[in-house]
Amino acid sequence: MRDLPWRRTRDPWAILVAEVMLQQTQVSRAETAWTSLLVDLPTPAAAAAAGQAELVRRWEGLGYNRRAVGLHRAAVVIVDRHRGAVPDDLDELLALPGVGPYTARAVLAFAFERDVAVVDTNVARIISRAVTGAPLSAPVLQRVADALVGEGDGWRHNQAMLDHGALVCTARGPACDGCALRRSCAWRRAGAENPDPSRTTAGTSRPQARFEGSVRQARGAVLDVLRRGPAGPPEVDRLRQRLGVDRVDRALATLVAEGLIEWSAGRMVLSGG
DNA sequence: CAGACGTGGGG
DNA sequence: TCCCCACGTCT
Repeated sequence: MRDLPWRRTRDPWAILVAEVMLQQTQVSRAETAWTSLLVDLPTPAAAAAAGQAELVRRWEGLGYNRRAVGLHRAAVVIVDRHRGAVPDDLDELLALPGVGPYTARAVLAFAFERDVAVVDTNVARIISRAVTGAPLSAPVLQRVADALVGEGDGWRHNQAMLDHGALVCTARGPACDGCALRRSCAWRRAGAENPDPSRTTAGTSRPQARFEGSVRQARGAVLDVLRRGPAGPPEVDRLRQRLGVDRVDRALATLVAEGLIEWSAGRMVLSGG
């Protein structure tokens, strides 16, 4: 099993932060930010009090900055409605902003050692290949995955599944030769020349629009500037020259709409600072 | 529900 | 240089 820092704790807040960071972000880029955030903001109360802008600043290098907004809002809800303690109930976790089926179950399994299946794209791939050999819908996938968790074994089982998907049963070029499931794998028994069932299974990643020239790129550039301080008209003009007026203005509009940034005394700033 | 949402690494 | 890849949640 990989030695990852968040695997050495059972602290629910530390695990919630790790799992939100790991949404759409590889392990290598999350480690430093996770360690540093928990040193300074070791509880939901500390994160709530620090303000949203502080969370967004700490999100540098992780991408999908809305997650920082969600995490701050989640911290506020945890303080206001759960006495500062991350809830250990599936529905309460799902009610937190930015927490979906994957993250909620990851907190249950890794912080509270509950026997639920954590289903991310890696696990979806393993199950559709090795267990059913056929594509699955999200609800069926979750049921099949839950049935594989042995009693009292949720923590270990889920960590093993995540590692196996990330390191062995990979999307392309799976390492079937050294795989522990090779004898029973449904896909392999059917003959690996058969279409890969994980390709059309719910929850596996899909291609996305080109990044170069996108609004997303401009959003990232805007936040890069604002993390370093407020941006007056000269800084905004510089961005417009570099990335195009239309694109920057759309980026600003969507960032304002999502509550990441705002105008304050004629300058753009991170919201909640 | 298809599309939006960032970043860094590798070929 | 560029293009492709990985990675969940929300609307």
